[in-house]
Amino acid sequence: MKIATWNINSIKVRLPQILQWLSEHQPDILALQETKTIDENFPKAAIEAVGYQVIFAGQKSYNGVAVITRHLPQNVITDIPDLLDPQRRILVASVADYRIINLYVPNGESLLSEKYTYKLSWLAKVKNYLQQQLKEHPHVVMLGDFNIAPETIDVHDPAIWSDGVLVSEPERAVFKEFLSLGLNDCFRLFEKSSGHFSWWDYRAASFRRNLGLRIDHILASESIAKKCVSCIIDKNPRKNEQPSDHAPVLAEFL
DNA sequence: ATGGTGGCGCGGCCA
Repeated sequence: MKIATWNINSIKVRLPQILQWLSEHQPDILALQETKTIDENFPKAAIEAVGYQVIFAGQKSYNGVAVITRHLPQNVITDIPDLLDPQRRILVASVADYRIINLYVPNGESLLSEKYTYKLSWLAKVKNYLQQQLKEHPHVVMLGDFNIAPETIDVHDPAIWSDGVLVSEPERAVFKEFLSLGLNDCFRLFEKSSGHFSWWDYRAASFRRNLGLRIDHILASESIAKKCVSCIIDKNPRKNEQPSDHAPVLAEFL
């Protein structure tokens, strides 16, 4: 079972690259974030034409999540308890034996911003939902753009990235709580060193200089983390013309 | 230190 996540920053612009990537890697599940389109305009037929099914929850211009699958997605959820949120950032579905929780976590803007308050309250509600899902489902995969770099080794320059959004202590504490509840960071099951990133700013030639952050994650509950045999960040699509600013993360489970 | 790029949609917001 191959499961992947990719913040594609517009489904419209990136569709050809997504189809190319699906063809190359043949994942069973691909979770997308920042589709940036309303459901009526989602390119469902183009994805179905290459042998996949797709579910999506979008809005005009911003946010938006989707899950592309080989198998039928069931028990689909777009809104979780106690979170009345017009922003489309969560898409949950059961696919085969797996409970898939696809997240586009708010960026937060700055520590003094209302958006940061929103980010922390949003994460608290997701944590509660995760606890409930772990009780109901034996095989949970929570993945997506977390907009959190969990550790110092997940940032290119810890001095610059010491106390802003994406690295602040409260955000990292929530990430640790996700792990404490029984999830495993699949990438760190294998790679222990620094310098591995999933996002590079479009500006200042950040990708060429590898000035990035690891903020896109695949977290798996214990029973399936044991069956994880690889987890890689595929930097190749970031080298494309008109790339997303994020790279896909791909995990394989036996 | 500031501003650098990109997407949406056509002015300004968001990342």
